Amino acid sequence: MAISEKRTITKQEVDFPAWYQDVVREAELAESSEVRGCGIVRPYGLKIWELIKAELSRRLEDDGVENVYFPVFVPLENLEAEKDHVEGFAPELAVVTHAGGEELTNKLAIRPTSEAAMYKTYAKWIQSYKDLPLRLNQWANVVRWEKRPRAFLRWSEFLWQEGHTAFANEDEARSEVIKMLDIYKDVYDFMAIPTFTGRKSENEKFAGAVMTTTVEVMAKDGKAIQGATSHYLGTNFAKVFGVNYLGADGSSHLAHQNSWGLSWRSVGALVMVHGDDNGLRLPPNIAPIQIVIVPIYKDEVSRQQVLDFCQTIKNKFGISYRIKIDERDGQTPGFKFNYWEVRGVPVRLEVGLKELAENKVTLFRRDNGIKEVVAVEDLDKSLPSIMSDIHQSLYQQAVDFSKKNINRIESWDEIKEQTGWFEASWSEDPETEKQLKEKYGIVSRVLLREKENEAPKNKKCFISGQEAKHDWLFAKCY
RNA sequence: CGGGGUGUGGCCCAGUUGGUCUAAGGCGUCUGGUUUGGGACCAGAAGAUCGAGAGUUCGAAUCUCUCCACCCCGACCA
Repeated sequence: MAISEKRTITKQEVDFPAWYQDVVREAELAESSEVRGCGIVRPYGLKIWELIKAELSRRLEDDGVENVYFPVFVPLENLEAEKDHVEGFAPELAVVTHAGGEELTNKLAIRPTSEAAMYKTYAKWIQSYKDLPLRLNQWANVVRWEKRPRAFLRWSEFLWQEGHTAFANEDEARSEVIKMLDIYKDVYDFMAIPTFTGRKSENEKFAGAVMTTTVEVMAKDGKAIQGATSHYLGTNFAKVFGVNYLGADGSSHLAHQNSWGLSWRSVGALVMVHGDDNGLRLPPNIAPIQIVIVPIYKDEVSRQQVLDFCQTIKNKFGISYRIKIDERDGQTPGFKFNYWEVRGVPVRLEVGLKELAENKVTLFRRDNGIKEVVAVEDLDKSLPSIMSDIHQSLYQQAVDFSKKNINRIESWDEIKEQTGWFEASWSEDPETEKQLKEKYGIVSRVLLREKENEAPKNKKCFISGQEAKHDWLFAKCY
């Protein structure tokens, strides 16, 4: 039977969003729930998130950030305190109007983000300059009733971490914004995902922020995914919630605040960056199973011999790697090969009587589909280099793809020919960005950090012809 | 919120000019057997208030009305 007849995953080139949904389902990452826009994340999908989380957690802890937890409910009036903030989030708020069998006089919003939930308390905690900096993080669920949900990338409820920090002055705050941006970049590197980091435009920045920085990722259909953000809030929230402190000079000052977050959207980005027509491809760092062993046998005697051999291998390497032996009876090897390929397991060891006799294994790499026979005693040495090679090759493929899909353009007329991202010299006038969005559904994604202090290649804005300020990246986005 | 679409066993879906529908088929599940190096095969079995309610009719998955839900494409966002 032809393989295509067995295919349950739409090809990427046929319909990318359908491909994405198919992979999310077939790899058992997640499925939709009874509640509109809310997903059920299955163990395999959640484990990937937990591995990303573990890496980020470690980085935050190393940097001296402490974890905290605030309630999921926020008094609605708190949210309404900051004008830009409420305007940004009001349309997507879920509000609790009844509880305990009664209508609530003071309505409670389910947090869409926690600035408004936390900063009143920060005001209490911060009295003196000696209380600064205050650097806290929470791992939490938040709810944003988005119009257009999409698995992992934009569910109504999602898991994330949100850091909320307060500093004595602008310089300290701003330097942390960049530090967090770098940590996010590193976490994406950990997932073998290349990123584009820098600043957001006025239109695209966080509601209530002075400046938003972003980690942008390119999906395999040429759209952009906002992978994480780090905001300088200035004193906007401090003014409203009274986050001020008594300085060494004896007078009161407003604290300068930041917030920064990364969500399980990163799991969606992972799928869209590395996945292929056969399903998921996971870099070893965040693969729930790094090595799957598929035993191949004929009868009860060989079954036991082969399984014993598999167990020996697992015992030997299970300390260094997350290994699973697929012991299921009744499934053919071919079925199991496909099963684990869809799930993106980076390395598969095929072990049968042939291998047993020679003390070897057949090693298959998910990233390139190549099989080779390796002696068991060589695995010690070769596995680490194979794993890092898989990581490298996935990263490089993504880098090559990104490069190929960013064009330089000079004029409005060239926009219609663009399928991926493009770079252009821009005036940064919000009105021109609105035109671009209306006409083409394209927005500015990021002003790369290295372009911040560079003169634009073209002196004139590609939209308005006004004076251009910088070279920005533009794209359609998820 | 605009546009489009769909609701039929766990999943995919046929049927929708009313009557052989006592609802077909495939996948999956279970039992037994044969198999097992790229998605195995045979035999048998279980499993459905046809999204909900009301109506028309001798008779409704099928027609009418009302409601509900979800999905997809757009504008918004981690």
